[in-house]
Amino acid sequence: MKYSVVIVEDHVLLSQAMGELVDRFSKFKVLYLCKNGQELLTKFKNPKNIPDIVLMDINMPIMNGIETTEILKEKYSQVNVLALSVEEDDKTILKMLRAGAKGYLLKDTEKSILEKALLEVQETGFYHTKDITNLLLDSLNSKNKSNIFLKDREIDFIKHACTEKTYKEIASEMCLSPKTIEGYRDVLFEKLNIRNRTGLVVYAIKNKIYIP
Amino acid sequence: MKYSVVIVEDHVLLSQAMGELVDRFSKFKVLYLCKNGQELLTKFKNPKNIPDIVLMDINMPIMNGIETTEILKEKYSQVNVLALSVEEDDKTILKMLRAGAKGYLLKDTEKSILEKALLEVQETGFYHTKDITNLLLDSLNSKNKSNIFLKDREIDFIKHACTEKTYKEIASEMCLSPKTIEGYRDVLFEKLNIRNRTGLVVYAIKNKIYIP
DNA sequence: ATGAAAAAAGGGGTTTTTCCCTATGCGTAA
DNA sequence: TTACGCATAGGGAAAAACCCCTTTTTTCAT
Repeated sequence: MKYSVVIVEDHVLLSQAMGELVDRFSKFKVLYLCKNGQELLTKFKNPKNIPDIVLMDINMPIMNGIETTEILKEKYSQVNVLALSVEEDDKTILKMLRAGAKGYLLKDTEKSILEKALLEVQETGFYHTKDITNLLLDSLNSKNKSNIFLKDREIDFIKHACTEKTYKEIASEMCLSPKTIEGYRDVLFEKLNIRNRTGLVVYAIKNKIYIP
Repeated sequence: MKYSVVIVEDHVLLSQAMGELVDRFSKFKVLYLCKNGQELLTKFKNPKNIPDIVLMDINMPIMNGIETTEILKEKYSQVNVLALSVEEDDKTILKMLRAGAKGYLLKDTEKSILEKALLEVQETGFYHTKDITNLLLDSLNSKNKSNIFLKDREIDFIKHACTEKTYKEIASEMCLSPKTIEGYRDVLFEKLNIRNRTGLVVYAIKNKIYIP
């Protein structure tokens, strides 16, 4: 008896290629391919379409891998999610693991490793490389730089600060006194260890608070 | 006789999966896989390693697809390059085509299309979908927004402007008078239709002049 | 070599940003 | 109740950014 696998991945060629790869593994068979999380959940309405393992990409339109994994954890917890990274940063990986992924394959994974990972996820409930384990330890252990908590109002302000508006204009759009805005700004400069608006803009874009 | 294909792609899993896919096409066989352009050029030193077609990713470390394709056009013009997009914008596609790629496969390509594309590239010298053709027409036809030509010195300045340095500091780093720097800035504000440094930073990042 | 164009630099003024310090109202935990 | 934290907001001043317009220097084609 083979374990069933569903691949959720918006890149069609990669998806089909992965499909053929997995289908050749002796212990696995591909049930079907999906282009995004929404498609997957629709499929799941028929219990016959619920596989043992979901091989999940993260960057997808409509419903991304993180959201989808969260829903699977809630509603279909018997399904094991194995995340597949194309080009992700540490924060995204951590989000994906927190969402309930049982393993995370980086872009330098060999196909033999993929087979091993699928097997381990199915039989032991998890698979993690040293890289990922180290990342997890780092994130737990240290009061990681990213212990920076930004309040909603601050994030709001940052988004405005990435436009060409003056602080006065931002104040009026946020229905606050210009002096309050200056307060937000000063607090952020302090928190983020920056000296001027340019630094703030770069920070915002780097951390995906503002997407240009 | 089968046509030989080499896959240049830093994502190992995708590379291997694509390899198996191509190997199953009746008229093609995979010679070997490469992780980047440098590896490919090293391989090419032995003439036996020169294939009919190179299936080329763009985003790669060490030597990316565009640079590599340019070199192939010069030194190994008999080799046909078929570009494979994972997540690219119009400008990158155009650069790749200008570099000499004979075709460009978008992320929504089916495997049957891949086979067709490989065949057409080999037998007619090019393969382009409607999407790409339209893109080409657009770029030729219109005095596209991106008729904005930035001089080297301006680009230099923009990179500095994305840091937290003051204009005075930038001037001293570029060995120019602060007043000259102000001149650059004013010209750019005019050219790019922006009003302040924030706009400049966002423009720079959006257009990959400055990568945060 | 010379005149036009482009690059570099300056003068001077307004607006915005940045910085530091203080003050008020409001909820809530000791 | 008191006291503390927190969001909001203000005053004042120096620095930087922005804007317009002129001058000098360099470059380059004819």
